[in-house]
Amino acid sequence: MRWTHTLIPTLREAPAEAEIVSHQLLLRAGLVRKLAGGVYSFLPLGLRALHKVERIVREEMDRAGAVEVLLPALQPPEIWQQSGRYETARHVLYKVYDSARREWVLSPTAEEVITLLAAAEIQSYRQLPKNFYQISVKFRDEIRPRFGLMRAREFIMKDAYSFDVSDEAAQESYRRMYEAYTRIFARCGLRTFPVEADTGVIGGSLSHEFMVPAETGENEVAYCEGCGYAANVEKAVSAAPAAAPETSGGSTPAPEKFPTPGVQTIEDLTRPPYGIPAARQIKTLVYIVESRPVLVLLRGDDQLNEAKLAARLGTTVFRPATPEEVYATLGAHPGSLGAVATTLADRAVPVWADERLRGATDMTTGANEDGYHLRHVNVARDLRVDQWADLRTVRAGEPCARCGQPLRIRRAIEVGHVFKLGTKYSEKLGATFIDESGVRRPCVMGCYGIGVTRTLQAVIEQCHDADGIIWPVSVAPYEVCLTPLQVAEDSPVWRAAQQLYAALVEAGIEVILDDREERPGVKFKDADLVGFPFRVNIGEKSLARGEVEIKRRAGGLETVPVGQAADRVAMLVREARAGRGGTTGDSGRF
RNA sequence: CGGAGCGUAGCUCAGCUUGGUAGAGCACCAGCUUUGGGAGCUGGCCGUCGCAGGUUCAAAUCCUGUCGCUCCGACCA
Repeated sequence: MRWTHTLIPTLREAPAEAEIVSHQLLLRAGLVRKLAGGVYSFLPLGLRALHKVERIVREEMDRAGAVEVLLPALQPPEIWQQSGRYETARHVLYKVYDSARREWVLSPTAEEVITLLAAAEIQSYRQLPKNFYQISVKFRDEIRPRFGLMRAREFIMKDAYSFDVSDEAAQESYRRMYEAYTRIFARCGLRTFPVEADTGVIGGSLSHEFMVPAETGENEVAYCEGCGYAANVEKAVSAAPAAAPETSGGSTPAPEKFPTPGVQTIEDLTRPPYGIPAARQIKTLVYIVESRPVLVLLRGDDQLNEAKLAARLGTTVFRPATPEEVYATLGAHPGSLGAVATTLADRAVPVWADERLRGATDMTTGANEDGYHLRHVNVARDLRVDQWADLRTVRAGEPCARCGQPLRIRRAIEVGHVFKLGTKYSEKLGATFIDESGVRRPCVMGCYGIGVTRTLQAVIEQCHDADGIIWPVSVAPYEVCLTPLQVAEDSPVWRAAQQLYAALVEAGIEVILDDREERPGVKFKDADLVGFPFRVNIGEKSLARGEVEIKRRAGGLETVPVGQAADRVAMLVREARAGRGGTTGDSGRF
């Protein structure tokens, strides 16, 4: 390809709209252009890199035994109602209307379609297992599109769905996908780490996310360097001490009401004249769960983890109560709330409490009377708790639940997610089969996603320097950039470049020839910005010595005789292709 | 959905406070010079100042509304 033939609109300066480096480089290198917030056009180079990622995904999915299909993006809302997700996923569903005013849903994912397909086409255990995948455009009405391709309204996802006869068989399908994902990201030149994950609105029993460590990531991962434990903080647990230590010595006196005028927060009570440490307070939250109030109790210095709460409640349809709703529920306003049995009286509100409160004594909590709190509260004796659960968010430094070493927390980008779904969808949508003994049973499912466009940007986020992108060979838009410093038809430099170009194309190398009439500095800067793994400089001076330069974007320069240049470059490219993709990934642990 | 900031040339931005009819750098076009890390000189092109309404003799500038973009938040009572 000649540079002037394609379109590579590089930018010297980063557009103001781009905050993070990978987003800036996507735009500066001329890979994508924004049409609207969270909606992007792929330009020729961006599309080539995207196709490379897709090809790796296809090869590994095929190798793992999945078969490719293509499912509709335009879906009838009825199937979403059938699965129950028309409601639970309503905030991400784009809805469109045809000329007959009929509603359609733009697919954010395809469990419904594929499960209905399996329901229609799979009848016998003899047809199982099956694993279907597709690579297609997905639509999500994101609350807040961000960071270019990272969180977009329209994006490309690889989604796969496995159907098995039993839980054990489904476990094997899950394992195969897990391994395929590990290979896919490694081949893309990414260092990724599988971490335990929450299953969210998708549902299911077991789940891992594949994370790329990055300060700009939207997820937090808790991990242990001692034993290798790693989990999304939405899911992570620790061995934090279960109860605050006793401060009053022996047995605690009965709860005592005391005035706390103006106190609104945990922090207010930690200050004089009260001086009550947050760890000795009980935080009382009121949530509206499917239109009914629920109390959630935590230690004052702990944070509620809504993902854990959702998992325990079995629904994502909940929100914090408004101050008016709080008053209607407890007869007091936020700041004076509590769950001491005597102050709840006959109020029929379920109380959930975090495990860390179990057995705590001499605690302070609101009295359900504005401007008053209770001290000397003994959790086991005084509180009315209906459900105990792990509801808190772990914090860095807490001991690992497995080995006791301190947990660390790092931000990361989620590029892949695997779920063991069980029979949630197959039961609702009728994906059943007849087993060996003639019994009809629901298929046991798994689903597996890779954000293909996000993966591409994650590669840039991880592989760049001050000059631009440093593409791993496996996903580079072109493997080699030929940079002749003269392009006059009759110049020896141009003739040598053309010969080298022809020889490399003949050798099956993906090469772009910078045939622009630009000064050397401009060509070098652009090639570095776009990030081609290899650049061959052909200049008058070195050519006069019969030599050209081969420069690696990742670092390294060698001079070779012009006659050997094609063979040498082809060899270097093949070596790089055979490697893991350009960066050396350490494996296994976060 | 709440909060904040920003919309002026393809890109980065100035001008707005104090109203007087639009600028710089880069990019682009032409010419000359230059030619190994984003060249120099000369000339040129490019704008309904996001949109709509209002105030005014006069609006990029002041007011109102609206749309868009970006960031923060949308657990911590």
